[in-house]
Amino acid sequence: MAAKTRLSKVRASTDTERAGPGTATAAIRKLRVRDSSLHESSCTRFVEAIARIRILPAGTVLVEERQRPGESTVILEGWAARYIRTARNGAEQILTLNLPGDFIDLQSFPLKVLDHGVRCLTTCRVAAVPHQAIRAITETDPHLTRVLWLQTLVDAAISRQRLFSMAQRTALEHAAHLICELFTRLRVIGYADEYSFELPLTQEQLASTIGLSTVHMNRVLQQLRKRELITWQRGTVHILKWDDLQSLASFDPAYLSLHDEPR
Amino acid sequence: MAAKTRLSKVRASTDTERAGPGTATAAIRKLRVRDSSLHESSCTRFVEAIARIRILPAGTVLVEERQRPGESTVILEGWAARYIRTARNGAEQILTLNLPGDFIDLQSFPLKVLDHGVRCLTTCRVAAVPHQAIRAITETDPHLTRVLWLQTLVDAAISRQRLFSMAQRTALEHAAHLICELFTRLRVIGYADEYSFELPLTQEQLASTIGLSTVHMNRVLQQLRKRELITWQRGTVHILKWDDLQSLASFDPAYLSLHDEPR
DNA sequence: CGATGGGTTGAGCACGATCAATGTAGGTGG
DNA sequence: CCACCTACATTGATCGTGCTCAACCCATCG
Repeated sequence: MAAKTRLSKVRASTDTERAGPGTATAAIRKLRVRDSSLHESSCTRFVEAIARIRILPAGTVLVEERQRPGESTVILEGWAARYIRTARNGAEQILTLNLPGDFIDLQSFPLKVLDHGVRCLTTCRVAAVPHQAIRAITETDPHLTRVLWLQTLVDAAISRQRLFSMAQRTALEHAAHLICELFTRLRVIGYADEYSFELPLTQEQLASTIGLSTVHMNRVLQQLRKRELITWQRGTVHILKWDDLQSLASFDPAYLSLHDEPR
Repeated sequence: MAAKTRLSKVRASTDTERAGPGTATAAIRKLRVRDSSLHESSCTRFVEAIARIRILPAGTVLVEERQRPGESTVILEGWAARYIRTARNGAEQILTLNLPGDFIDLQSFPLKVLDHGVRCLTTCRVAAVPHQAIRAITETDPHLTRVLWLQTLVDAAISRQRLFSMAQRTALEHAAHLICELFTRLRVIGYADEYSFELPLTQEQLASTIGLSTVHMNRVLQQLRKRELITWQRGTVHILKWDDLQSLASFDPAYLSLHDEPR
């Protein structure tokens, strides 16, 4: 299984390593997809801003709620999630899922204090970027700054879509939409095959993302399988009927700002 | 009623006027609240970026979905809302409410294409800021750029909170939370009295914001009144028991980033 | 082998949707 | 000044999606 391979490769690497070429591939790809006119030197500057790389086991809290981190984190490998803890039972509501290449808490640079936490959902290889370095970028590289700004806004757009899903889509449609979105985002960074991708989450985590109970999440997934829209076995999702899935979800990838454009 | 006064004052002004001192008070206040160290010259630069001011009647669409605006808009007076139109019946789901001082579609500057529309909910006095001018700011004024970036992220934080409300709070709690949030945001820009503020929306618009049916929204409001938490008469909301309302909603204003801090 | 974490199934319940009427206040024209 | 109209608020009745609780299954792993 590809997931296994990847993770073991990850584990094989040293626990702390120097940033080097290739380590931030997905992140650079994410920048370039949205603005290929971004100068090579800006990409280099971005990579050079990385202070250190760490491997973190699943479940690790990257940023605690209310914390005041002095650095932001780029996921190089693995999945993470932003969450808010609920007042009553302390359960975690997942706000957004974060994939390799995501500059997860870049937001903490302007915000200073975060209103939510970030947790690794799988083993993660992450790079730390000191706020000092980001600040320096804003002072000297307006173009890269705008692209980074853009990234945080795509994140916001994803939240808005989820908001819309919660309010207007049925559980089935919402689930279909999430799958469409994940597939599309993964494909951009080269993590999806023709019509399949690895989904290293439990149904419980998925439920928490969509805002469903675990039980109902399970039933919704059964529906998607019964309708022969997807299969999901051993951590891999296969999309059987992309068009039908997309139209069920009324998924339109425009909000992901995937078009290349001078920013 | 103060609302009436304000609106008639608005109507009395000319239809298109030059930007001048005092016209962007709320917007400047919003900048300064979060970073009082922002230099005077940056505020001036911000005001100078305003190209023209217009008065728009309630219902006007400021930005159409999928549009590619060449300028962004600051609300000087009035309420607006971001929305996404639903696929099935074409109804509008309100994503966020926007108040005086909000740089509503600043996001369209990095994003280029918006995934949602913006509509005036009341008569609005709005200022247009050409993207060209914003770009110039990013090239020459890193500090102001960071504060503008921050603004868009506060917007995102508000969406995240709404997302959380949808998933985890009951309709009653969600409504209470929205009232707490609006009160807090309005107070910052000087639009709320001790414990009251003008809410120039219909129950239907409120329902669309929270994602409820109009009927249920009405019942929820009745609950809030029956519990003697608020009153809402002739467009003015009075908060009777702030502490109780806040704890019912588990409202914590941290996500609004209202603390003053060098950014 | 039992323990554990995920996935699956069933039964009953509740929050909030929907449909349909009715109430009420402001605004307009005869 | 009243009759009417319109927009918004309110009420009642019924229905359905998704929650909760509780049990059971199954694979993996120590």
